[in-house]
Amino acid sequence: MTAAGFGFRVEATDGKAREGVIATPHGDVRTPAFMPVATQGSVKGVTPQELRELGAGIVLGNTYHLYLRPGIEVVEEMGGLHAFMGWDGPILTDSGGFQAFSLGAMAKLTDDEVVFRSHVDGSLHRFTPEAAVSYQERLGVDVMMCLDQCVATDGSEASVREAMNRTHRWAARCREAWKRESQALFGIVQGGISAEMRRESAVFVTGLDFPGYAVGGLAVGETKAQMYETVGLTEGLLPGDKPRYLMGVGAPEDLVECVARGMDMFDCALPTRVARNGAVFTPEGRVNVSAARYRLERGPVQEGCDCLACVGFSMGYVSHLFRAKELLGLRLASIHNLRFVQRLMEEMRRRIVAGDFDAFAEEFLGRYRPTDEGARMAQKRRWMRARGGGQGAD
RNA sequence: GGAGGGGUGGGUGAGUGGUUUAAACCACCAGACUGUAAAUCUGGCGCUCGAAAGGGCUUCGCAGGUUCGAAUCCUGCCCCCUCCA
Repeated sequence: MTAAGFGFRVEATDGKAREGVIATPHGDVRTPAFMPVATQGSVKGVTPQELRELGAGIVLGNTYHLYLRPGIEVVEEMGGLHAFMGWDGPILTDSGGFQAFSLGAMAKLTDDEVVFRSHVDGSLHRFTPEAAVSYQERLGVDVMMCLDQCVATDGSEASVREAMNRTHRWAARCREAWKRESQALFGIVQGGISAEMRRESAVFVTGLDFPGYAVGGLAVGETKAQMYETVGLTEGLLPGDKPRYLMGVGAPEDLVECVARGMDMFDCALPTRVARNGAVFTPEGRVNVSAARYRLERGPVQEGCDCLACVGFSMGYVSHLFRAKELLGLRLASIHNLRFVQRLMEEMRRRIVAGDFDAFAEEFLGRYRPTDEGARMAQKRRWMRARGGGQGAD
C-alpha cells in the first residue's frame, strides 16, 4: 500500500544533502524539515499561528501522551488532532515507542506489546503495534510511526539486537494493521551504533515497503561521532526516493551534520525544552540567557534575527524575565529557538539548491558551539590568541 | 513603670554543651538538557592560599565569664516584640 495524498520528491542535491518536498493531505513541507515537538498537542507556549509564522511546516505529536490525555476518543470526537489543536498543517505522530524507553521503569515490554503504567495516574495500559497504528489513524495525522523499541547506546549488544528484532516484528505488524491509505506510515530502522545491525535492520524494514523511513535509536548516549557515522552508513541503505527521518535529533550542529548525510526530516524537544530552561541558540552557540553577564545586554538575543523576541526585546530584558520567572521569557526563548532552527533549515535548503551546502556547513560548524561552556571556552581561546598577538599562543 | 518573649549566615528559619562554618527553604552564581513524566535537574554559595587534595583565618546582637570544649550555660549592656498599667 502507498499512501494516497502522500508523496515525496527530491528537487536538488548537493553531495549527500538533498532538498525536496513532502506532500501530505494537509499541505506540502519543504525538506530538509524540522518538526517542532507538540507532545500533548501543543508546542509548549507557542500558538499554531506563531508556529506558522516561524516557518514550521509540520509538527510532531505523541500518541502515548494524547492517548492518556485527553484520550484518543476525545481527540477523535473533537474532529481529529488538526482541528483539536488548531493546526491545519501536516502532523506526524510518534507511536509511543519512545516512551517505553524514556519512562523506563513504568513500561514493560513483551514480544507482543508494551505495557505502560500511566505517568499521570498510575493506571495500566497496553500498546500493541496494531493499537499504535489504529490510535494514530484515529488521531487523523498525516504521518504515523511504527511502534518500535528504542534502547540506550550504552546497553549491551544483546539488548540492542533484541530491541531491533522486536522493532522488526512490530514493524511487520504495524504494516499489516495500516488501513487508511490517506495517512502515511513510516518504518523505523534500529540497530544502535552497529554497522551490521543497522544494515540488517535497514534491509528488513525497507523490505516491508513504507512511504518513508526513520532512523531511530540515536542521540541516546552515543558520542556525536558515533551518531554521525551511524547516520551516514544508514543513509546508504535507504531508498533514495523516500523521505528519511532522523528521530529525536535537533541540536543545531546535529541538524547540519545530518542534513549533510542525507537526512530529510527531524524532530526534537531540545530547542523548546532548552528555551524554557533559559538557553537560546545564537550563531556562536548555545547561551544561557539568564546568566548575570547578560543583565545589561542592550542588543537582541541574536543580531539580525527576525523573531518576535529579537525584534521587540533586548537580551537583558529576556534575561530578566527568566530570573523573574515571567512566562513571557519561556515564550520568547521558545519562539527564538524555533525560529533559529527554522532559519537554519531554510538556509540549508537554499544552499543545497545553490550547490554550496558544504561551504555553509563548514562556516556554520566552525562558528557554532553546542554548549554555553563550549561557547565561552572558544571565546576565551580566541581572546588569548588575539592577546598573544600571534606569538606563542596556539 | 510592670510581666513575658526574642535577637542565628543576603532573607525566612532550624539548632539549647562536643559529631556546627551552623539543617532546610528562598535569593544569588554556574552548568546541563536531543522521537518532552521537565518553566526541570545538577553543582556552588564566610574570607583566604591551592590545579587538586587539603591548609590558615573568621563566624550565631555586643562585652566579659564558666568549661578541656559555647550559637547553646552565667553576668552586664544594647536593641526588638507582646501583654498589663
